[in-house]
Amino acid sequence: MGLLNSKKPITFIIPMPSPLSKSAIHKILTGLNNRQKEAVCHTEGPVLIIAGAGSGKTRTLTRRLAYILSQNLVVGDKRALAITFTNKAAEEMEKRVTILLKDAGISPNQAPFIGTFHSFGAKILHSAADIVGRSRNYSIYDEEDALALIKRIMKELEIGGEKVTPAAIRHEISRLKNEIIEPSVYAAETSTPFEKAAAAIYARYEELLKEHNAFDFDDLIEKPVRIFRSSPAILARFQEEYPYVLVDEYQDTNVSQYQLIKLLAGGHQNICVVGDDAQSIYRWRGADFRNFLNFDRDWKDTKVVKLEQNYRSSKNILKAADGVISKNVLQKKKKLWTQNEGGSPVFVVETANEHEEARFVAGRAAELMSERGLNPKDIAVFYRTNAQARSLEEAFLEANIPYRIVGGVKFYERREIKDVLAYLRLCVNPDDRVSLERIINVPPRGISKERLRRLDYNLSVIPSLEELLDKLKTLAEITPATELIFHLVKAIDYQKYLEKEYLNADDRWENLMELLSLARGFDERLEPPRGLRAFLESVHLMQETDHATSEHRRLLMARNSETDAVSLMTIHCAKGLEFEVVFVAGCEEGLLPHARSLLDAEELEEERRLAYVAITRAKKELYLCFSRQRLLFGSREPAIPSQFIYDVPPEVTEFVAANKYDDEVDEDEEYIEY
DNA sequence: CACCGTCTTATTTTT
DNA sequence: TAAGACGGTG
Ligand SMILES: Nc1ncnc2c1ncn2[C@@H]1O[C@H](COP(=O)(O)OP(=O)(O)OP(=O)(O)O)[C@@H](O)[C@H]1O
Repeated sequence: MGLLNSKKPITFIIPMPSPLSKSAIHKILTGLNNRQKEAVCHTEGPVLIIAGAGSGKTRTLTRRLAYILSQNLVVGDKRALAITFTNKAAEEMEKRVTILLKDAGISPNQAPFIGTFHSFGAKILHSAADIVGRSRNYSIYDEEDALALIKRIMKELEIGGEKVTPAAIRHEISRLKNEIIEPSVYAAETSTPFEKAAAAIYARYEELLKEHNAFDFDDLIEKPVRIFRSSPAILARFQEEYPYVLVDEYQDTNVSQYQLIKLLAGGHQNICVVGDDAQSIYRWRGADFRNFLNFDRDWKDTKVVKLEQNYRSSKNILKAADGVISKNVLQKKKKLWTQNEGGSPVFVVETANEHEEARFVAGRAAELMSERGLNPKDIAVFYRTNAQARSLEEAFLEANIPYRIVGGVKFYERREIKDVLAYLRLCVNPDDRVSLERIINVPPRGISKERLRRLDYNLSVIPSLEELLDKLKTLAEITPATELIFHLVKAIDYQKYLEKEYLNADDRWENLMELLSLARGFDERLEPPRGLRAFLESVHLMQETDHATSEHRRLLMARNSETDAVSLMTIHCAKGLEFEVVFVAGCEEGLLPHARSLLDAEELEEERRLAYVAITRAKKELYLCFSRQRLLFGSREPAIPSQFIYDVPPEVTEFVAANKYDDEVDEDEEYIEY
């Protein structure tokens, strides 16, 4: 996201210099209340917008960005910076700002950088990777790559055991990077055997990443912070380049992100953050909403703006949300009111098992569409874990209702995609041994990973591969990515490999074709070696299933708006979105407060915030569903309703017993006891 | 070194 | 359930 619009102000070209007409500014400010306007126009100095769900935080931030651009505050080769939480949100903001400016008849001097922390970090590393011992051809390791590297190190160091699993180590390393603790510092303060093991692995891991000319995901933020700290000149350059900084969803920033912002905006102090501590749901990833609540301690003379009017939801939905969130101790209480009508009651739905639940959801969705004329895209179904998607998906298929699963298995994480990408990465970055290990036997070449390691990655025993890689490297310099992929796929006879290896070879081949069409977009804009590089980087930063980088926004936007479908996603994925009707599936103990959170009070509070986020996505109608039984990794387990359901004030709920589907509702059920 | 069967163990959540 | 780890065989 945003990575490419650095070279591509295209999105924002409106052929006309911009005299600042009053009406233009008026246009940018219409549809805002006074508090919101205040936040938009207070462009200089630190601003904190703290507000509950649906109060227009994102809208305000978007307008603020448009306003800053319209004021000609960003001139020369400077740019405004807007950090969003997901690529999807960046896409949305870019779209909105473009429209706002276009309507106001303004053409900004420079396109803003709108993207996630990670894409911004990658951008910094683009010009400063050498400070941390990488070249600009660096690879970005995803979770799987990082894990592969850790496994290798554990074998090498002969570390392992009961608690010392690769996943646990990975998590620990991630935590350390998020908190900007380097290996030596960590090593000095370890006590438990696990920590000692982690310290040794961490040190080696960093060493190897560097050797491989690679960064993992956490590095994309942690390393820039290190660079900023160690090189004032580079920091100054970036401070100057980005004189205005805006951050959305600030409550979910971790230490390294917080530090990055602190450094970046530390000079000019033109920093505006928005957030809601009640919606902080990424603690497990190192986020700490105290960063957010302490904002005005870190920044002198912060202007604090509180928004209290909710424009999204009905009164009943807000009451439900308030009932749930008010039980949290660790929070800043906020007022939230709405002029919207009371609306439908919040439906609490009981079903026999997850299939019945799914059938109920699909059935009701169909009704809403046929009887009330809702579009599929106005409806969303949320769940706590990805595993729950399956039964829902089956029901939607059966009912023949268009749906789409947002998130889930990411496009670029598919095997076939990763295989090809590994080859491509090797072309750009020959030191990338994780990629080499990955493709050494794709297709089978009779050399195991172990053997490759013993050979110290010397490929002379497989001249054919060596030749192929050399050829590809040469080609990469002069031919577009698309052609390179073509050549590769042919050379290794990948289609045949897929057919041999997988039952769904056709689907996988299709995915590859999709990858090709993604690559084509880059080829069209950039000359050979750069097109491939940009393509690789963007594909690794792009985490969503069906969203792409700015290169393909137009293409995908067209596709997305055509697919009018019910959205199925995890609650985490739903953050920041809104729908007319929301179903929350699996509101059960052990699932919505997830079993793993029950032991720890703070974790439980996070689950509650998760429930709050889910509830507050709904505009008009909300269904909280629970089943009596659920299939839990293999076996059928009895389930009881989520404690959060009991926190919804009874006067706004209506109980629906849907366990005997097609039958009439059982009004006499003992709903309060469940 | 590849293949196969068996066993295990994990399932939050994502950039 | 279902993917991965492990161990034994050819
Ligand atoms: N002043 C306003 N007048 C009318 N509608 C508004 C106003 N401000 C915001 N809205 C609408 O309210 C809804 C919520 O806005 P927005 O998504 O910006 O809120 P938010 O605070 O970011 O929400 P959340 O934190 O829950 O994601 C949107 O549909 C937006 O268009």
